[in-house]
Amino acid sequence: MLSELPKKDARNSQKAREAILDAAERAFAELGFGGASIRGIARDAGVNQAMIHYYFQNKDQLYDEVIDRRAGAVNAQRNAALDRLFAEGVPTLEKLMEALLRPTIEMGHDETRGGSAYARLVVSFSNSADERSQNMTSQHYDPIASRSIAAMRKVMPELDMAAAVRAYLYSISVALSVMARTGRAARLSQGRCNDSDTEEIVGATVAFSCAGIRALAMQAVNQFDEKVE
Amino acid sequence: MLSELPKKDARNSQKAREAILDAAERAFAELGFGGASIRGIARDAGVNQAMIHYYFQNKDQLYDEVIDRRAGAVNAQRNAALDRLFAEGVPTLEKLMEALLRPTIEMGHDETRGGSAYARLVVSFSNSADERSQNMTSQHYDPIASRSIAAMRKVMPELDMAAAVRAYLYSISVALSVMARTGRAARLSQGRCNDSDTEEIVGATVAFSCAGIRALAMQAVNQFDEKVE
DNA sequence: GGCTCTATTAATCAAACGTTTGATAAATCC
DNA sequence: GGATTTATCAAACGTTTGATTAATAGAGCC
Repeated sequence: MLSELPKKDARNSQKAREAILDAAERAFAELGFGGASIRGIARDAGVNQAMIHYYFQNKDQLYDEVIDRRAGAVNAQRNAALDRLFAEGVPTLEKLMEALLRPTIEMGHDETRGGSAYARLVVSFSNSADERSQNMTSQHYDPIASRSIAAMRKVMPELDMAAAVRAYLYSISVALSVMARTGRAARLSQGRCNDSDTEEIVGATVAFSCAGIRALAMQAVNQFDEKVE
Repeated sequence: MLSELPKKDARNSQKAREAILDAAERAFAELGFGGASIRGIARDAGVNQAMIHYYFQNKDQLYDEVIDRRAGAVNAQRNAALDRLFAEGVPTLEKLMEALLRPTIEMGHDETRGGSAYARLVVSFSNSADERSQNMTSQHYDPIASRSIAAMRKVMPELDMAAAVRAYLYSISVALSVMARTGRAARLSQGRCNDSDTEEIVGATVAFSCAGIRALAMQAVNQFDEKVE
């Protein structure tokens, strides 16, 4: 008899922590930092309100841990892919961009594990200029961004620093927008544009980005020519 | 003698309305819908708190009017540019994309009139999946999107519907991200990437998008070939 | 079986929230 | 010039917010 009720031991405490993070992720994604409420998150996670302050001291730190959890996982994948790729010489631009964009896009399409909520969260703070968002971006994403930009310049030496940074940011913004999956593509195409076929989207995003990057590289070369002629 | 104080007549009331909209735009952009407060907006606008409910019934309607004001202006520009362009035959892809992206990017770079705050607001709600954001996007931006997509297919008949929708959404996401101007480009390039030279950015964005779109078109053609062979 | 540490609870706090109210000036109308 | 409309204000409404507290229940150790 007795309890299928939640136990009070340490094993359960990890469950509670994860449940809080999951609920917070959904809330922050849908309502923003200011719009999400600790009470709502607690209710959604099925825990007492005070537990959130017990595990995470305050709302700010909760927000930070939500982002850290996912950013750590994706960036580990991207770093590993870069290691693998450059271990056997200099890759093609296509291989490089797929290595950078695939983990991002796949996380956004992982509906079962809550990745799509996080996707919308990233899009939101990575395009915001308030201090909290800027901190999140620079802390969690600037390191991999710098490494990626350096990698792009190895693959395409014609890219000067400014063009490479632009190329990276443009590509990432495309990947993030397809991550967010707002359903707008389906609406605008009357259902003909499927935004949930991951492979199709990775293919389209990589093709779009690589062509765009090559165009930026040519622009850079042409500008240089103008100056010397 | 007496008052340099604000007058209570109708001429001043328009000033108050505009001041509220400007302050609300900044607040919504920085803090999100939930994070922005009527009190803060009133303080920032220099008006009594109740005035906001007097001119705009509630927070939701204020939000809507903030977006409507700017979206109306930009989309009028884009529609006019499309009219002009197609009046003299079918334009090049470059001309078309510049017509679509320039008004957007220029508004985001108009620091003096508050356009850059609106830019961040658009990026945020256009990538969100909550009901309020979806409504804003579909009401204010779906019509011009549909017209733009149709225009792209006239210029590049190889684009099927799905590819054209993707091409449009990818291009817009790039333009929006450069609009948002978070300062990240400067940070990642140690200042070598200037994100405030409007002409340079329009040029880079158009070049990147057009190359990407042509790549998507080629993908579509190749997939068709695979099916028939 | 008592002790200690971790996990959890309900109750409570001051502050801030969006919204409404009633009063009052000034401008407009007839 | 009296009536009406528009614009503005300070104050208050009830609710919700993030955070803290003191009490307690269970697990693991000796």
